[in-house]
Amino acid sequence: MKKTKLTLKDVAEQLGVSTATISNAFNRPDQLSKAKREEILAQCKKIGYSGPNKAAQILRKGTSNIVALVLADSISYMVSDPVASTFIKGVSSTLQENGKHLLLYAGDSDSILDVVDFVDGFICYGQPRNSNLVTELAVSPKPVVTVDFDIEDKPSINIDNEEAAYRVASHALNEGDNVAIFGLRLIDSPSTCRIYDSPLIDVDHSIAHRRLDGYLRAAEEKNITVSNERIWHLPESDRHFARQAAKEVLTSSPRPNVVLCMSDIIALELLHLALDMGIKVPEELKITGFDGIEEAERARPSLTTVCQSSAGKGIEASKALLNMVSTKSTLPFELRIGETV
Amino acid sequence: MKKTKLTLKDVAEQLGVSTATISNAFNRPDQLSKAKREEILAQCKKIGYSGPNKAAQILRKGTSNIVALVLADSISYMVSDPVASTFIKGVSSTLQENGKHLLLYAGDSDSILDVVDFVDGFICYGQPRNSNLVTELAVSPKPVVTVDFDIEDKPSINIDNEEAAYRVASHALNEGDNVAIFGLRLIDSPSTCRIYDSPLIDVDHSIAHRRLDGYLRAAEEKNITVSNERIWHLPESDRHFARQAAKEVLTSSPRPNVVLCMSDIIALELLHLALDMGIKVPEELKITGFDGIEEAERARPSLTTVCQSSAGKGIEASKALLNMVSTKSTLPFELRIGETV
DNA sequence: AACGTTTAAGTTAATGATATAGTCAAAGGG
DNA sequence: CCCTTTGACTATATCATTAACTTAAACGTT
Repeated sequence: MKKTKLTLKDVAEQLGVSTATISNAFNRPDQLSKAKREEILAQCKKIGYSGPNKAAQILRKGTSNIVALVLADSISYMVSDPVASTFIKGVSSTLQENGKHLLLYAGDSDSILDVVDFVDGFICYGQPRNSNLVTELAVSPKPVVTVDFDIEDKPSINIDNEEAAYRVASHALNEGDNVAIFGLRLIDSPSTCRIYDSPLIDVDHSIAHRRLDGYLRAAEEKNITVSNERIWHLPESDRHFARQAAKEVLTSSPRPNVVLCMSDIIALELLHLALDMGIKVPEELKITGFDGIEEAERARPSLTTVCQSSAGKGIEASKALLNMVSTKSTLPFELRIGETV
Repeated sequence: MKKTKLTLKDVAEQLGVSTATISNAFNRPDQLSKAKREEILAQCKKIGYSGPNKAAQILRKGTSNIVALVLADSISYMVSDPVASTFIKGVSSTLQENGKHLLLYAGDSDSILDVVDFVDGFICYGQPRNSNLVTELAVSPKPVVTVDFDIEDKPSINIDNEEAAYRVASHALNEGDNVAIFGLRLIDSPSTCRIYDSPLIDVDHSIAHRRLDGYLRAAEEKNITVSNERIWHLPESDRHFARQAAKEVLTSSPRPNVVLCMSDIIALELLHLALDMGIKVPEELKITGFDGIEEAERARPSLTTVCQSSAGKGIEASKALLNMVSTKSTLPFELRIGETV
């Protein structure tokens, strides 16, 4: 870049003008004559000065063009999960179009304090496990946009999870009445288990609970009761957790003929295990997913699920942050009828 | 965080000590008495001062704990590619362990100038399409570690691509002699095509060309000639590009009985298309991949490929950057014999 | 009490830029 | 000819902190 680091001051001295003029040449063209500006820029190029130091700009201007993406789970997990990574795509492309940089911030950190001073804002994807983070975001002096969960008074991007879950469940429950549910993060446990009487976490805000509400409303409407022994908790939308739950549910007796899954990943794992065990889908077992990932469409039989645009969420969240619109926005979803019901 | 933004100065005035003392209380415990330090910290907590402003620290200290990960392709692409995203995992977990933040930087930007002033260093994954970026990285005042390509005098993390390609090709060419190659980024074209007489790009540095060298060495050793009409160029390791190349190669005449692929993703797409067309693998067609992704192992028939640890690369690259070791390091690879040869 | 040595705390001057208020000359209007 | 306006640029304060220095007190020794 530069051998001996040049500063605005050095340049100003060399060119015999004030530092303000150099600064203006780079940032506020209207503050000096065109001729002078071009002369200055040409000279800067010649002596190898590539423009004002960004670190100093951040301090002085109070903005950095850096947006922190706070991920509910670890970065590792989010990058490989198809839904989350599609979301990240949407965010990154939108930010890039607007000249912003993307800082990935793991949700398992316990504080935003070490970045809040210099980032321009936060996009928070999913509810962080660490509630301290939520508290901090709630009072952050920098703009915050949440996705798939809410913080009071902050703009958020969501679909109507309750309604979506209700719709897909209603469809499935036309064909079966013995129901199990594969839920995500319903209770506070690091491993797969049935919820029994464990207290549900954070009932109001989490999308998982909105979906559960939707499922149960559909069941109730059809006079089907779902006991807590029939509701599984999975700590993450992960193939391995799903496999264990799938084993349990498929060997339980009486075996359910409908399983409502809160993500496509876990629905597909159940589907595969069922087929391996020789269980006919959808004849003996109906399965619904959630998300609408590509793999769900390619599967045979294809998965009945709720499609939502993860990339769209990323784009909307970014736009919301950049324009600082302060409204909650609810994106559309779509029921995709596949062959598993 | 704080209603009216408190500064070191405000706090110092309130507590009746100098700003330096407050600063020392936070950063250099040895510079003041234990009692005073604890009193100061307690007071700060009480009045809601959460520590020195990071933006000011970045300017003053010249370090930010932010590491930029420069991705050869767009962020969007890298996040969904299993090899690249595994690499990102390795990087992010290592950085996090060391208290560093991760800034994703798209390789299709044309300059690192807007971050070079404040990041602590760069990890560059794959050769950026934009050669200006490479030039800038080469003279960057901040440390740079490259992965899967080289910049003179900068530490780099690689496997021996030539040897790995040679090994997998040798294995495959024991069983077949009519060879086609699916290469990545061999020439400067945005779409899938055979290379014919197009000039190869950047022969010395790119891993694709090292691999091509290895393939050709193995062929030569067995007196098999591979004409340029039998070498496909794919602009990216992407299923759709692969599909097109696969169609071309499987309908070409005479049809090759060995296809050497520079990534598992494209090898798997070829495999699936071949099976769909009723071509027997490996009897009529042998396929080799590169990378060793999980899906390659799960496929039926399972893919013969070269395993390299993408996560390991990420970890090594991060460590190299953090310790600023300035040596090139070559990681091991492993031939995984599958059922496709 | 004079002396050298720690230790603790305060002062000052960077760090690299930008916004604001201000200077100064030329131009224009009456 | 005086007064205001405009354009082009400059001086200075500010941003929040830290490194390097300085000062002051404390302490044991002779």
